Amino acid sequence: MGRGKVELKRIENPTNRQVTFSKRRDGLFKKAIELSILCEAEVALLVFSSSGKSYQFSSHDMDRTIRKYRNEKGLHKMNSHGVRTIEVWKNEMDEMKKAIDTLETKLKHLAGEDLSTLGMKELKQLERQLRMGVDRVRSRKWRLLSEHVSLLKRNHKTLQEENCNLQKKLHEILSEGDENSGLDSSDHVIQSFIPDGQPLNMN
Amino acid sequence: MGRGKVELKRIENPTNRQVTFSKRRDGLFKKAIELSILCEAEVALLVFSSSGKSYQFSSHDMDRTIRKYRNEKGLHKMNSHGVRTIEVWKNEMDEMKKAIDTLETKLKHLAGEDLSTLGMKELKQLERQLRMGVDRVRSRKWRLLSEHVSLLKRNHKTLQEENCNLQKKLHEILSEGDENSGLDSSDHVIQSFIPDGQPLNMN
DNA sequence: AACTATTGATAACG
DNA sequence: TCGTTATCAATAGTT
Repeated sequence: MGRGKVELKRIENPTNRQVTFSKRRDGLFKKAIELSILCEAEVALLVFSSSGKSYQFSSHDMDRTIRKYRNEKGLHKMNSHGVRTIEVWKNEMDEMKKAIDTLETKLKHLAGEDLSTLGMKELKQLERQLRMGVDRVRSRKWRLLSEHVSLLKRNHKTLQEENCNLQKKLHEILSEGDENSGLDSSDHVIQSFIPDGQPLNMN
Repeated sequence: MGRGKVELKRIENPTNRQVTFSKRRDGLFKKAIELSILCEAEVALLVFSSSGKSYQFSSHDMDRTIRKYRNEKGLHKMNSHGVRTIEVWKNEMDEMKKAIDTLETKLKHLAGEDLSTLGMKELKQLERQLRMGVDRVRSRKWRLLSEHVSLLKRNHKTLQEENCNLQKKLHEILSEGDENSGLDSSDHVIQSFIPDGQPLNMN
């Protein structure tokens, strides 16, 4: 629904993905609410964005609905805050450890380390990914640079104008000084206007 | 969507309500799936019809998602199981979470995403790292290729030698055959030696 | 369950 | 993030 169909796969562009997430999330919650009201259904909806933010809706009471689900699945045994909680935590920790391992491996590969387990296919893909990364970093650098240049240009223009004004004033004062000799023009402190910009280290 | 708008209130006609429930339920689940895939979100959806039937979807793992929800809500009111131990675990988990965050950020940066927080200095370093990665991956590819080539050469040499031997034998037999005519040389099965090497997919 | 006339959702763009 | 709009998708009412 929109201008052009869309494939059912992860949206690669992160900005796009985020925008789509917001819109579709809203749509989904709206639909969930409508279903619960129109058809007097009991609905619970949990959503976590990839960045970890959480959104939820429940037509009745979240815990009740979850309990209902657990009963339905017959997994009622490991519920509220019993000894089982420790097990749950352990599982979670294990999951996180695994996640860390995976991430570290990926990082190493991207750094060109531990490549011995990879085949030619993986290596090619890796190289493609790295090249893409380089391209993106470069274009970002280029953008930063452009912005800085335009900032400099703007400042330059401002300085020029200021300069003009100061010169005019100086001339006025000097011509007055011709009539009022005794005034030393070098006592005039000339303040130049310097707009501030973020410093950009180019090294 | 449909012929005529519909008020957001319980549909009175039970048949109608049931039909609408089916249709909208399907739609809702479809949307939930799409959201999870398109935006790599973690989604859990529980629906109970007014007649009590249950329907559910979770993009990852229902229990994990529910756990996540509970954490989010701050339901850590674990009873006294040795507060110290729990806090230690909690710290450990927090550290792991941080570690995961850091790793994910690094990965994103290496993929050229989320660069807006980086300054020129970091971008330069990033580019250097990526280039190094590319170089290493390339040299690994090159090594794989070289090894494969030398393997092929060795095999080739072996085959040549084998070929030589076979030819010699063939000659001997043929010259014997001149004296012992009646023997058909085509009955000799010539086995060529084929050393095995790992297949190397070059695509 | 199928069919469509309509309304609703949303992808792309500004 | 917000608004607009062209398009595609969902579905209400009907057969």
